[in-house]
Amino acid sequence: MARPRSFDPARTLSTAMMVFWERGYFNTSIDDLVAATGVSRYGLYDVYENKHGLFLAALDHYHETVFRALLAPVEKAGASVAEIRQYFDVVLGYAGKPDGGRLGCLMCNSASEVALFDAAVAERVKRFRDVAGKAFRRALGTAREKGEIGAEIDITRHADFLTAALQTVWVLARSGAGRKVISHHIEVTLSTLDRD
Amino acid sequence: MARPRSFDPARTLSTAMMVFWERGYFNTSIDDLVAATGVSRYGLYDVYENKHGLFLAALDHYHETVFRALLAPVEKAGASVAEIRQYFDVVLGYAGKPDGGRLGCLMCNSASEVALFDAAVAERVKRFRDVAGKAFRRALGTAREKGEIGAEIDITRHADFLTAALQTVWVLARSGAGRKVISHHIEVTLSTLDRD
DNA sequence: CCAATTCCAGAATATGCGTTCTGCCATATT
DNA sequence: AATATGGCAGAACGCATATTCTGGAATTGG
Repeated sequence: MARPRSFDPARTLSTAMMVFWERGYFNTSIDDLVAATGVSRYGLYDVYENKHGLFLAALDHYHETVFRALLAPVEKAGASVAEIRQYFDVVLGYAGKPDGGRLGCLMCNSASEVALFDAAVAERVKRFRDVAGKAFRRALGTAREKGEIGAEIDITRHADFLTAALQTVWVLARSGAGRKVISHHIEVTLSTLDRD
Repeated sequence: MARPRSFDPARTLSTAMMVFWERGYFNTSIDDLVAATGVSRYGLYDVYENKHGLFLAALDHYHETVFRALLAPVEKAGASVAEIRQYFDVVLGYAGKPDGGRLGCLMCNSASEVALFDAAVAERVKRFRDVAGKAFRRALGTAREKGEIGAEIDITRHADFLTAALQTVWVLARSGAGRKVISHHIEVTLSTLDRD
């Protein structure tokens, strides 16, 4: 008994995510979001309450789609060193393009820009890191069982290291570091998994 | 034959740097800067032209004081592995405090937040990385001469790696990662320098 | 102590922002 | 078709922002 929405909330959220991803939180205005999504202020406020709500929804969307899709191979049962390497290779594929990786990672960007002022954002950044860390721990555990990594490797320590190294790749990409610098970083990072 | 300035530009610049460091570029207003420095709009615009000019001056000030002071031991002639370790230890001292390292590094923050939109900022970020990379290359070269590191270490590659790892520590600190995660990252990073 | 000069505090301006409101329109049920 | 419901586009609002302007005060050279 009423007019239905004429925009697709999922598509809108995906577009809004891209805008925040590119421009950051403080540097994005509602007008930017209206222009990019084609959705009216009314629609955005009706669904997401306000700019902050839309941003949090965009962060969650990023986590569930972009991030989890990339991490999926590592989270798979039985994943070990090969999947970790593959993950970093895929990230290099994105981040290493001449201008392709210029967006970096929405979570990493938000960690620097917003988390300090915003507990809800800080919590999402933490969750993002926890999920990545857990996946790496599990994969390293499997690698240990398979005998792929040496006994001198402390799995928790190394999982934290890989999680942080991953963020670094995206930060380098966003700030214009060359492909060479990025691949150097990945090479040395992964070399820590080699058996002596 | 005229009234002299009643504020100290060096002190003002240092305070402005702190404000940008804490709040970021887009989230800092002129009023914030006026309030923090105690200097009038007139004074700020007279000396730095506008907000952007003041920000660039703050970045340069950061490079020449905070950053170079931290890097100095590594840049010293004869510096090698010990100085690199010392550097990371000092950074851990700052970044690892419960709330002490919550500012991160102004250059790293700006790399994510502003560099993408602002060539002048991007150039300063690049210079920051180049200077750090060069210092690490030199120290690794000395380490090689002294026989402290193995022949399998590619100095350029490793210098890029250390430069990136350094940024990571600050990013972790700003976004609320715990001291344990930060020290894990540093331990594994430095373990790549150990002889087999 | 005068005059020229420059600085200062805050008012003024113009724009941009996040958010709310309003008048109209599209739809689904009756 | 009539009507009730709720979506939509854009105007409107109030406040924050970056920058400029202004009236007067402070300081220095003469």
